[in-house]
Amino acid sequence: MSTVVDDELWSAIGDPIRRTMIDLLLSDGPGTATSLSRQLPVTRQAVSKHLAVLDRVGLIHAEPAGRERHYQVDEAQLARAVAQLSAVGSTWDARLRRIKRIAETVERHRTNEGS
Amino acid sequence: MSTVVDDELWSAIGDPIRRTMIDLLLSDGPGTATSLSRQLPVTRQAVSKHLAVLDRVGLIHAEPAGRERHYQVDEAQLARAVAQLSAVGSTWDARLRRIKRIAETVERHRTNEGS
DNA sequence: GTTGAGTGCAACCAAAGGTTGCGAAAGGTG
DNA sequence: CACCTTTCGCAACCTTTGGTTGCACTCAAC
Repeated sequence: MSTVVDDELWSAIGDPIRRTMIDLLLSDGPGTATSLSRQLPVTRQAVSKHLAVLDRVGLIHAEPAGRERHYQVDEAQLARAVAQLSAVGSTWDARLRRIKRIAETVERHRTNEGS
Repeated sequence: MSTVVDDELWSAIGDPIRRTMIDLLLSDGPGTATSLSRQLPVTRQAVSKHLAVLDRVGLIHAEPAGRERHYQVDEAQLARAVAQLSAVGSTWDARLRRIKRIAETVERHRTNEGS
């Protein structure tokens, strides 16, 4: 059975620019498209598109303030995303461990019978 | 400071089809482009391209067998990828926790002084 | 009012994921 | 051997996505 994950959430945090944006919003607090673009290697418009994607999947939400739009991380949603990350990680981890154990078992059998 | 991760590894496992492919290779053992495409909603050629991507970043490696090419997961590399996943997850988790703690502290102050 | 910073929208470009079509190599069978 | 089937790789093409430039709009401040 394949791992059950929300593909939209995954693809949202799969992009390196978007991951950095989340990092920035977490470490520096709420920011705007312009303020984020100053710390990123892409234009404001590109940042704006990424913000739209993150907003659409609910990882961040905007708060209009005068002529600016302040974006900030939705903690509950990010927590959900982190949970999915670690879920996939631990699934693979468990399978790797199982494969290793089987390999060792086979090795043991081979050694015993090969004498 | 932004989280330090190998962007190539991330984008490799960021694709839902590629994640499923890794799942299949882990659960069913080595497979070919054709055998994988039978269990996936895309054509053999698409699977072949994904296999090339995963091969390029080292998550899997091919073993020619007659007219077939058997692909299997490189356990060490996948373990590295899993480590990076959990690293990002725990970084965000820690920041969420810190934000929550600060929020609670502020709340405590507000309540005390607001009496 | 005029000026300037911040935004949104539209057009355009390049890369990535996906498809179809075809030709080549390896295995099975008459 | 000849034939047929399976698997594969390559090339052409389409669509989506990330990125850019250019322009018009809004709101705050002078």
